[in-house]
Amino acid sequence: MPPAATASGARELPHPTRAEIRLEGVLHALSDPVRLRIVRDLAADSDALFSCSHFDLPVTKSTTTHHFRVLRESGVVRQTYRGTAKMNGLRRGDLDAVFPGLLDALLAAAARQAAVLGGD
Amino acid sequence: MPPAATASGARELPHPTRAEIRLEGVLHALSDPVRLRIVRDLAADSDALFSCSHFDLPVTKSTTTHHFRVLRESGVVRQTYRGTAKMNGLRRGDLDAVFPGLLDALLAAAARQAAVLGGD
DNA sequence: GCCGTACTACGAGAGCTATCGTACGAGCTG
DNA sequence: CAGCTCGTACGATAGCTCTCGTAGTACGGC
Repeated sequence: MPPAATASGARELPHPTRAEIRLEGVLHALSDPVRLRIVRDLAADSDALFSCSHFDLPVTKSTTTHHFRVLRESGVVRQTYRGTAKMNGLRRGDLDAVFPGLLDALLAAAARQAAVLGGD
Repeated sequence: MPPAATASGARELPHPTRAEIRLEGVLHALSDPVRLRIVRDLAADSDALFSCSHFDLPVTKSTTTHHFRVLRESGVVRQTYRGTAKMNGLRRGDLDAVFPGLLDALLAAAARQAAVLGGD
């Protein structure tokens, strides 16, 4: 019995503001291989939004939900409902504003490691 | 009764090679506030070596040992014995070689957050 | 040779995390 | 409306992590 979130037709999800984004939280979010891969996929098409099910992850749906929540609560991604699907977008603008250059450096590092390890 | 580590006069500690350094490990190491602070202090004087006891951390010696081990095993710092003291140095060259620009971006982000939050 | 200092090892507890399975709600599609 | 798909909530479990205290080891100085 949720009091007042069903009427709008678009359930709202809590996101941290720019000021609430913590470096430790971002690093922790990205220190998990599954989440790092999600972020890399999102960054490949930065303007696009992808549903959770678009990603082919080696975990179950429950675990996927968990990882997306960690990413959202750390301020890395923004999630919005679109019908039954939940669309995910990288918060590149916010991250660049709070930590200029960090996201690019992280993505470059991840790409470099993926290349060395033979990952995609 | 350690078989053969006492004779050299300088006990050796295991460190990951450049190729063994993993981005996830580095991010995980830096996602702890205590360790992030250690790295910031080390980076402030990048050429210098500091003993573990040089840092004024809000945890006990046991916990300090633990944190330095995490930093060493993730490849962020290099530890060498010098008498009874264990000297710690940032592995800036190795990190820059494996993930160019990452360390600077991380340090800049940490400095920015510390400034905003009023930390030193 | 003995003591103090610096760090480690071990044990231990509280809390978080990643993972899963099952059951459920929200919204299309027929 | 019925059913399907997408995602959530909850419970459970195993493993890790951060923290500590105590006991122990290595080294330098007296």
